[in-house]
Amino acid sequence: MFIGEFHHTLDDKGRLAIPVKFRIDLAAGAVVTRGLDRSLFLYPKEEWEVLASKLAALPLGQADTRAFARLMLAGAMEVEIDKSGRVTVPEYLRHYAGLTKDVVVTGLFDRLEVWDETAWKEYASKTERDSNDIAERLGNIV
Amino acid sequence: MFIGEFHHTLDDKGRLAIPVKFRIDLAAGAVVTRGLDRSLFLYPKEEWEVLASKLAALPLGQADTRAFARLMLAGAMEVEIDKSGRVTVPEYLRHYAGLTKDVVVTGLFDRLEVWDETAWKEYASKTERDSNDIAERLGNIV
DNA sequence: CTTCTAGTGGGGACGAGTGGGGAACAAAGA
DNA sequence: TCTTTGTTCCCCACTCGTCCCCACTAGAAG
Repeated sequence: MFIGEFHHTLDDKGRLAIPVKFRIDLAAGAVVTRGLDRSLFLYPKEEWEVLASKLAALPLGQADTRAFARLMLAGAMEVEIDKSGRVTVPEYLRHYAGLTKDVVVTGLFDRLEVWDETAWKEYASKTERDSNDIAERLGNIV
Repeated sequence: MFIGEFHHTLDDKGRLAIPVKFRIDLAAGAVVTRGLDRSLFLYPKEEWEVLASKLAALPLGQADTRAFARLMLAGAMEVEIDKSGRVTVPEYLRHYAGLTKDVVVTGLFDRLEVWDETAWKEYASKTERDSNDIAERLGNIV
């Protein structure tokens, strides 16, 4: 299970260090792709394959699900973890997520997300303000 | 079962002593995460796993529940109790809860909460004033 | 008064994160 | 065909943070 928030930096070769505790789970291969809210999703290869087939199975009829599937499938790129625990993030994905230097890597159960640091801070503080309301609505679930 | 209120201090390495009576229940592993009202939640590992899978099961489609799940999952960090009964609270969580030196650890049945001392005092006195009203609203539950 | 333990503080070793140099390989031009 | 340029990958080196261990103090208990 991936959890936690890690503040790392991209070097000018576009390399990003993966937090140590996640490396074993990603050693067998990983896939980065465009995610929601201008973040990148990073899945272990197996998880990705499950997700990809689900996406492929989505009905062609609806424009929005089709767009969503396109976004994720077309954006996907397989990456490998190098000897010092880093992956190279393709330029077009860095551009999509607005990544420059300071990024945040977050663990979200079955995937990692990569955010530009300032974007993450904004998103987090905005969500904090709303969290009580959301928690109330979720009261019966959580 | 966790109950009680304990006043401890964070040292400048971010370490926090866990009250003795709680240590056995947390020895198998514990998880700290962002809580509500600018506090931190600290769960025994098993409790956490139940909660985490509930959060992970929330639909990706809705922006607000997605944000809430993100905040709690990404905020979470597994901690271990060291030889002298302390856990290290990650910097970003200390920042979130506004923890500096004096903190309050409270037991809330299935979890602990960690508060900045002044924030706790404010919250407690406010809640005391409102307690009659709250009690009336809870009348049918308790 | 003595002893033990909970809470606090700090020093030192190791490893994670980061940056950069250089080899290998591919593409482009002469 | 040979050379040059540029990109990618691999490896090494430095630094800062984290973890582990030990020491001290105050208060409780016998």
